[in-house]
Amino acid sequence: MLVVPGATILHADLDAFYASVEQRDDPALRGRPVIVGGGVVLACSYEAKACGVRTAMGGRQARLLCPQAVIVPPRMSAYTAASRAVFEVFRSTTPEVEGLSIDEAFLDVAGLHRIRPSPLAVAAQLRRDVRERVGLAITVGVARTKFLAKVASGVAKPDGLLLVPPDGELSFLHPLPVERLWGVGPVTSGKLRERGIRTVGQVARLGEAGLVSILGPGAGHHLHALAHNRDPRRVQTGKRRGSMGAQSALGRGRRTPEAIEAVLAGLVDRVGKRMRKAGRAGRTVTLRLRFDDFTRATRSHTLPRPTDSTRTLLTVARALLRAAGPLIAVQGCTLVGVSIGNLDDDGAVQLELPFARDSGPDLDVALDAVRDRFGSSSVVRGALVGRDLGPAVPLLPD
DNA sequence: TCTGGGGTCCTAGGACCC
DNA sequence: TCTGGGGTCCTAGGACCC
Repeated sequence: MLVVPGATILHADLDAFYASVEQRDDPALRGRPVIVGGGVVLACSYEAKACGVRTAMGGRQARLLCPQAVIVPPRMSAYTAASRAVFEVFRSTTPEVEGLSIDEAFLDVAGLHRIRPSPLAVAAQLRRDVRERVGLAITVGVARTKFLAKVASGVAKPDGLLLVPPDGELSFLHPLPVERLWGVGPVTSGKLRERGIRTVGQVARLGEAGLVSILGPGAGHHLHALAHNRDPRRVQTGKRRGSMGAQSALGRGRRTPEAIEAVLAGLVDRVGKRMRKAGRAGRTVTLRLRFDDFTRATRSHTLPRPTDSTRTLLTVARALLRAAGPLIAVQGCTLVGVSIGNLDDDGAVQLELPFARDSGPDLDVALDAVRDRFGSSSVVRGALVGRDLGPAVPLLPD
């Protein structure tokens, strides 16, 4: 008998995350339309979505569409704390967790089949656990591939659970609009719709060559694979971000070069602090600019060695800004940002792992915990330090 | 409706090396 | 004197995601 790999990948996605945290923390907001953010909509509750309010919409338009909405300023620390609590629930379900953003993750529950009835049951329990332990609604899609699990959670929102059985994948996927494909945004969807292609099934029937001629080789191959539900990517634990940045919109009025440089210095300071706190260092400094007409430009410089020093980063960022001076003089500047890329592990994360003296098994458990958290490929270096152990002893060779 | 702040991945050309 | 193909790194831009 042919063994079909089961649907064991979960995509878990919190519903209207920021707005849900606000409704959780303030009972007066429950059941009412809530908009987080003033100038633009950062997030909105489903009651606000019902009026047509959308993420990234201008605040004025949102108020016109939904005058009864309660507008609250963002509380990033509350969202970060809620996210941590939810990821704790994820990791208590399975160690195979790949975070995608502050409010969503993939979980692979293939290894749990001996101790739990089914991935669907695991997903249902996960939803109950998040509801009980964190007080938030979460939607879970279950499928055989990451891509399909993500599509499933998108279809099941809000507060839903949807499993796509391995023998029903294409019949689920093909009627959906192309915009449901992960990676199809306004530009790609526009190109497809121009040619009358509206559903995933139509994309699949187009054939690879046809798709490549419309979208180019990269996007064409990618989309062709997705439309046929080919997605071999595994759930990857311990991924670390590749860049860290900060940016700030300056509004419409013209700024002097000195004023822009002052904003930039604040941004670099912010990023530098975050890098040092996270124990990361990077080599590529990218200056990001947006002009009066909303076009953008980037300027970057790569250092020979990684650094987390604010002073070094600022020197590079300033030089990039001055080089872009003539551009800014002509086009005006409405946004300035800086991001540090080529992040590597020069500033390794340092943890203290307490365990009983002379207890090798305890140490193994502690190291397993590190690998769970930072990925099985983590290189662990360390030292034994103790009250009466004398000088530090190398734990593992490099 | 004049559009935030944080990221990822891909493409393409040029420099440089073998 | 004229010349290939492959690989890596850097820079810049663009599409997309939440």
